[in-house]
Amino acid sequence: MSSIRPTIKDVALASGVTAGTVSRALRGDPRVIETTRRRIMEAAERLEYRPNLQARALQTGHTGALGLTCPSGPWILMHPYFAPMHAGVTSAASKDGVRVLLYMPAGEGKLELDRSNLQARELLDGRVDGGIIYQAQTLSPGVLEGLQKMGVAVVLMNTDEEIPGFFQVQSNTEQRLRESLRWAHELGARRIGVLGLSAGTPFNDVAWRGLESARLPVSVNYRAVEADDVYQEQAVRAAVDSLMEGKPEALIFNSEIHLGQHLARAGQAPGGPMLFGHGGIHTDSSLSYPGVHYVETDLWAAGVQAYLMFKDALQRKPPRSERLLWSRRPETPKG
Amino acid sequence: MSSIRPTIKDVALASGVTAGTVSRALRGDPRVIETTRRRIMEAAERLEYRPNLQARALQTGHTGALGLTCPSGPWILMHPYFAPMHAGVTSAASKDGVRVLLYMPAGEGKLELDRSNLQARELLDGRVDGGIIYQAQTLSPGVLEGLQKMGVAVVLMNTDEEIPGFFQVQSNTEQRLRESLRWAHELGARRIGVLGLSAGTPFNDVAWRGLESARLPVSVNYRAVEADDVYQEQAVRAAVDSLMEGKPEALIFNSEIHLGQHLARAGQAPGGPMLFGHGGIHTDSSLSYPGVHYVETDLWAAGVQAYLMFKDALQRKPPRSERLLWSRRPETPKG
DNA sequence: CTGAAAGCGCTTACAG
DNA sequence: CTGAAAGCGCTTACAG
Repeated sequence: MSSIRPTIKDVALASGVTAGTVSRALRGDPRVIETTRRRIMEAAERLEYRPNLQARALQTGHTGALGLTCPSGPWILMHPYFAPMHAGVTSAASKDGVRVLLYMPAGEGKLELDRSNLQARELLDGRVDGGIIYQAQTLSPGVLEGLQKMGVAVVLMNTDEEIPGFFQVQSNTEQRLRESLRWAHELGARRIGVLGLSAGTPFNDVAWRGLESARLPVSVNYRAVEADDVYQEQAVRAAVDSLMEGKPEALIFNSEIHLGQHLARAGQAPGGPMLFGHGGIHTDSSLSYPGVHYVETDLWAAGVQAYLMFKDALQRKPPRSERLLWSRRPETPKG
Repeated sequence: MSSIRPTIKDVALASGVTAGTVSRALRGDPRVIETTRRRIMEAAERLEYRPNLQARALQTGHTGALGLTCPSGPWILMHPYFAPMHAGVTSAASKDGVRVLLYMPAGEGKLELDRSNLQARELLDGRVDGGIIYQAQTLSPGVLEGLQKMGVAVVLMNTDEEIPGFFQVQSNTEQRLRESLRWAHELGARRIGVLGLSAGTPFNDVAWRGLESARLPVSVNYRAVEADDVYQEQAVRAAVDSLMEGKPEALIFNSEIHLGQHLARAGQAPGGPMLFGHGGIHTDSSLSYPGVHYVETDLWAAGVQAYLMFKDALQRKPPRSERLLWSRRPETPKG
């Protein structure tokens, strides 16, 4: 299906030169003389010529694009924790003229490991120079090594455990949980409920490790809600109710998604527990609840960092791993 | 820079046939006989061959990708109103094996018209079969027509005003404002404050039209915050304060972004006004404030719809325009 | 300073 | 049923 779009040949014809010269002129090769250069530019403008970047990539071997892939579905695009990361990646990439291609599975909800692995291998489709992979801990190591071997630049995003040999932006799950517990303790809480929402990653193990490492004389009641249940209103409600039965003085939760109404109910009742959540700076303050103490992370910055690592990976610099940073944001008064 | 990745030639060599046959086998052409087909498949698997989709696209003329473009910056990717639309588009596209390429400007904040126009023209770079364009009302008509003329399928997303001759998913701004006012009136409010946050689009005009069309015996105090100020905490705070001075019985706002804390302050005080916001169904209930009445829109569904229109546009069906639907979601109790 | 030619990795009539 | 060839729209040594 030949389209109406002018090609480099059309421009060549219109300006009485050959395609090679047009190419050189367009790319700013100093060898083409000013007068022909101008002639070519005018023709290109008149014809509204735009170079076909696929064809160019086929020749040059780099596409100027990176893939963003996540095994667990397009919902991640609207997730208040992840969306700012994507925005950060995309913003940083745009500044270099690099485009972002989304490799999202068609599936709606839960993680399917086989599909995840296939998904990641799509980064080999030649449309991108590499990619940033979320939830890489769910992929088999062979797949990741395979990608590297095939020459795609890969950055692992938000992994809980370190995967040696790769660029990665590591999550601060462990730190955040420890910090939340410390903060609650500082404010006087001794009976503390923790609600952990896992999205198919080994979140709960890591979270628990964080809590233990605080080594504080408090009684902790941990309730996990597993990936498959996250989307079930019932399961979340039951977990919150069960925690509340212990009459906690503080309630720590790792995600306000799917939790909002329950937390509002639990926390805003007079004499209810203090609430500790894990916000993101760039999710904007309006997305946080008044009355919640946030241990927050600059997620946009994390995205920018991932992109910078991607550039390093392209240049085959030695891989490195950096952990996200958190900070405390005191509760906003309720009334 | 030749990479390590095997090409169709390598597979051909390894299975003792020619590239053409490999191509046919891989694409499932029934003319290749079962035994050679199997031989080819095995070789492909063994070499971990993946077809180069750019090269394929160069031949076939379609890329299996669509561009998502927005003139006003990557922040839209994390915006609770738009993010679910992107997710919907991406989800629907994924089911067809169609990938989404993000064309976001590098700019941080405000809309620059010239750049917007350039931005849209990037859909001509040959990497996509067409695109979905947000905030198309900020583009010059010539640009849109140019895209069409060049054979790219275009869908306009969330325009306030109809642009004839194009596929478009129209915003329901006008309806939402009218509905909010009616709802407030039904619940007994007679003194009503309205805060309009415009993101560089002619939002305020449309919103005002919606309010007027309700034709209700209420006194409306409208305060606009313009695009440039949206990111300024000060401007928003001042606007809210100014509205509150009128002692409104209801407060209508079109976006809770940048507003959260101010609204919490205004609305949750005892005897404060009723609050009416414009939520999105798939932004998840946790993103909404307790105590707010929402006139909500299924934004994910809007994204899916945009993708379906994109398919129609590809097939050159006659363009059509559909308006988003809203529904009422009663307030969630605060305590 | 510019042209002619080869090639990037595919697909697809056209022969045989 | 498969091979040989041309071509998609570019780029880039290599000549001249």
